[in-house]
Amino acid sequence: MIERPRGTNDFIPPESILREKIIKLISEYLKIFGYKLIETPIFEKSELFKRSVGDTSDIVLKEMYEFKDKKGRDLVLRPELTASVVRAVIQNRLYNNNHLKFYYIGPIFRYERPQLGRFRQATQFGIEYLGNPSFLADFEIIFLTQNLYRYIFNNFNIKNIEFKIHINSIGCNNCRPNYKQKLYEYFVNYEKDLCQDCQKRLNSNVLRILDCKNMVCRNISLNAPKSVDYLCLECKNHFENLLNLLKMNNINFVIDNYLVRGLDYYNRTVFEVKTILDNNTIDLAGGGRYDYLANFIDNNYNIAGCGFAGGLERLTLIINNYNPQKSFNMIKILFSLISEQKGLGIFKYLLSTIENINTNANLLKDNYSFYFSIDNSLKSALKLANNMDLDYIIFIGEQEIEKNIFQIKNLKTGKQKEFSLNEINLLVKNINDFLDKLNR
RNA sequence: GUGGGUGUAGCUCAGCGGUUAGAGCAGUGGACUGUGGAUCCACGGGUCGGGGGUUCAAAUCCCCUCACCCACCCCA
Repeated sequence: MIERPRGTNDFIPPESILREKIIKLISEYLKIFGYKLIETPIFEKSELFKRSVGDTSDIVLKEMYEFKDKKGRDLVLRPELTASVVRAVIQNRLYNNNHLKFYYIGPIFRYERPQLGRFRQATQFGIEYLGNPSFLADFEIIFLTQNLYRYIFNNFNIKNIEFKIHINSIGCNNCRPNYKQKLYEYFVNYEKDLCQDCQKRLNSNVLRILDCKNMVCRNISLNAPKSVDYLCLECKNHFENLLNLLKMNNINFVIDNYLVRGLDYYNRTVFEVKTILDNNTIDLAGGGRYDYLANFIDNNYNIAGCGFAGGLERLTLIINNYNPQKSFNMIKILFSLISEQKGLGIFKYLLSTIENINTNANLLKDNYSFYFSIDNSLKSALKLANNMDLDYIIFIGEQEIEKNIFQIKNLKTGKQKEFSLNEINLLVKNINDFLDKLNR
């Protein structure tokens, strides 16, 4: 048996149907706020992520699927999408517009050990708002993050789910060096107590020590200098204005001084959306501002930006947990011919019905699904219908043809009603009326 | 990358050195030739994840490997 590679998934019904539905909800919601779909390649040049995500980040250091193509180009399966979007904006010369809004949904790849809600191929969705340096853009992103999740949860009748937005500001090129220096001076005193990873981070990426989950490092971090205390005036105003806007809109957030994010391109605002599942904290989404990202990719450009990215698999995990619905409310109807003779005459009813379904497809979609069978006995047709968990069976057999009728039976209630075969051409078009008459 | 757990029928699992590897559910056929879900009977179905080793004898013990689950790390 050849199995799928580690950390990948086959999405089969009903999971695939749930995903399809979520994707539809995401795109329809984001379009209302002016975000438009952007699609970028699944593989990019390695350099893109080394420059943007940062070559001291775990993602670039040990999680990228890197390969050379036949001409020896260094390529990588994308580990995230923000860098690609900014690259596309530069390459397609879209940067004169100050309100570039994009959303995306697609696979990302990270070489990690699989875990609950974590895979090597994952699906990430998110939005990017480019060209607007104002705190208003940060607000819009956080507002949309929260409300997109609300919109989706509401659609699945999930109420009262606890999700928390953690937020922090990590400053800009003016104030962050000073803050990093202060952090270094603080942590260097505890160098021997820090975990091995953090001892390396002390020189490579001191901010990330704050993010360490090791209890010793955490305790040391408790008294570490906080970035919000070292912000320059511009960053401070930006952050305070943002927080005020959030408060005025009743968006619940907690200021998290240890939130720094693992990707190097962030500045000022960083945030994460967390929820609780079985006493475990799950990160649903993360994002922030990345005004330097364009410059990392091409130093001729400075394009402000901010956005968020969420994981589709983690979202379905939550939805399945709170609302484990198996069916998606499609009314399933079996059209069955009951005949041992199988003379050609009987097929004309089946064929005209199929043709009618085809011409009324627009009317029927999202509400009905049709199945067809030819059975020797009504008993076996019913057995089939029962096994397939269908809602209705419409059947025509010798007896029906003799009496010039067809039968509709509600398999959930057992109710059955006969209709004139002369009406069979109206069956599909007026399916609602027929079912109403039966169920009345 | 580190640590723990698990791989036996389509599914859930039992068996943990000793006949020809089992159960429940699912499947197929029949009782039952036009009104389903029940019951009864019968039947089919397995490289015991893969490879190697120990042994008279391995699903069972040991080693390697692959995969899955969970946690750490990190992140979506």
